[in-house]
Amino acid sequence: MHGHVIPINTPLPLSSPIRSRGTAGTQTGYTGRVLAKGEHLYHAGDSIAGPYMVITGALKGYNTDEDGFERVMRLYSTGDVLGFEGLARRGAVSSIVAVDTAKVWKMTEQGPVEGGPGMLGITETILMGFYRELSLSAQVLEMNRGSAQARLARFLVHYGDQQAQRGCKEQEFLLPFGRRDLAHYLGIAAETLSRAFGSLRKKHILKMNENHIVVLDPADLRRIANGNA
Amino acid sequence: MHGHVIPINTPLPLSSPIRSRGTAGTQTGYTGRVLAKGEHLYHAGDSIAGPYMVITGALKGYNTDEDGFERVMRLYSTGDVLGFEGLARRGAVSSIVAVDTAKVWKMTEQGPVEGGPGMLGITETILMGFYRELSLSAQVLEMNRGSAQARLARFLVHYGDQQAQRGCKEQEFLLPFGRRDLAHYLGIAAETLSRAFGSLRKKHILKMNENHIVVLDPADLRRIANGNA
DNA sequence: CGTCATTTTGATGGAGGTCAATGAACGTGG
DNA sequence: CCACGTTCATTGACCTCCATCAAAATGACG
Repeated sequence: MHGHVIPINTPLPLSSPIRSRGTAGTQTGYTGRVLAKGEHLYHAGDSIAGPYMVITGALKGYNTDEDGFERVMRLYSTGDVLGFEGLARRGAVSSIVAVDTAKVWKMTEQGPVEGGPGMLGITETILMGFYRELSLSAQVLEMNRGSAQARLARFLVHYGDQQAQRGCKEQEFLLPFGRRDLAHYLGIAAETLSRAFGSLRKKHILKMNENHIVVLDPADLRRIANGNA
Repeated sequence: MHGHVIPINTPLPLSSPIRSRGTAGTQTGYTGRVLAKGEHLYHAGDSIAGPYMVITGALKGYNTDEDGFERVMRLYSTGDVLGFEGLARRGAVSSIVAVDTAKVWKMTEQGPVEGGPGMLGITETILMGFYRELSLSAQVLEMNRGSAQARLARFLVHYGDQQAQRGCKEQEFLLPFGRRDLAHYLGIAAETLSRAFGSLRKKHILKMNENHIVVLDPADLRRIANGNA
């Protein structure tokens, strides 16, 4: 339907910090895996080998409560890292499923190894990943605050920032997530999310066609994200 | 006001997994610290040395957003461990303040140390702590779901479970947290929390005096916690 | 006893959840 | 190529729940 599509979502360029580790001395390696839409990377409780990095596509992390209802905990996109729980030799915290065709790399640093009396060896990369994961959980909580509009705006701002970090356009992107998943992630109903989109569109803060989103007024978007209606 | 107080909140017995590590070979040690009510253990962004364990009392972890509003991220009680971020040599994620006179132990495993080419030494205890922290963030998110009653019920059920793990009464305890903090933690207004308490009391699911809570109908409490009004 | 903080209770309005209907996009088989 | 079913996004109408404002009640402390 669009005239011609602009390349606003690029695969991961795979630059500095990660690849540079794969040198002599450490047995770091990577194994690629492609998941079709709807395919699971692993389920909650599964024992997993180690962290994965998202190369292309998108995935969601979710948990199912006792009533069978699904709670979206995380949304992963290009460049995100997930699955650190594997290092603790315990079951995965959340289930991970591809919401779009996705390619991931397993980072096969074999997790902790014995490193002395009562000590385990672990790379600094992994440790940083843990830290990022903890910070992220704070962000996710923040998403579940304020009005529906504020939540959506906050998400879009964050997502734009991530886009920038990936070297992509900050104000224009294709959302790889469906409305239902996004709504669950934000802790609101899908219909409410739809209305929030409509409201932002009516205020000329963004325009959109399907999942192709263009932010017209970033300043206003940030203002709304901070709760100042 | 109570006739005579039952010892329902005991200090940590300091049993198996933690103390048993402090043997020859590792330089593990503990440093006690007592905080008055309102005193901070550390602030968000501070560089901290390592994890702490709560021996007695209670603390809250919170973040302040740009509007100056406070968001309660965690509530810590006897036996809980916090401050794992220190290991990554980065600033603390949240600020920690005592909501009641509290005693904590700093676990002075000196954080990561060199353990080989590109490797860092870390104890299994720490790794497990990270894992627990990640699982906890899932729980915290779950707290921000459903009706006010369901949130409160869920909190009480979880708190009772923790009490049991500490070897204390599961159905009777003294809440060390004020209403305001608890409400913020649950993502509801203090007044709504008060009403939720009142509602549970009226249904004879619990009785309470101040912060002394007795669960009369645990089964019903769990039912409500799962959203079945 | 007065002052202050905290909790409880009451009254009101609005945001958003729910149910329902419509519309758009896509695939499948005739 | 079209008819049909399916899935998903949008829009409308209704009504519940909770945030907010306000005030009274309770307790802590000097």
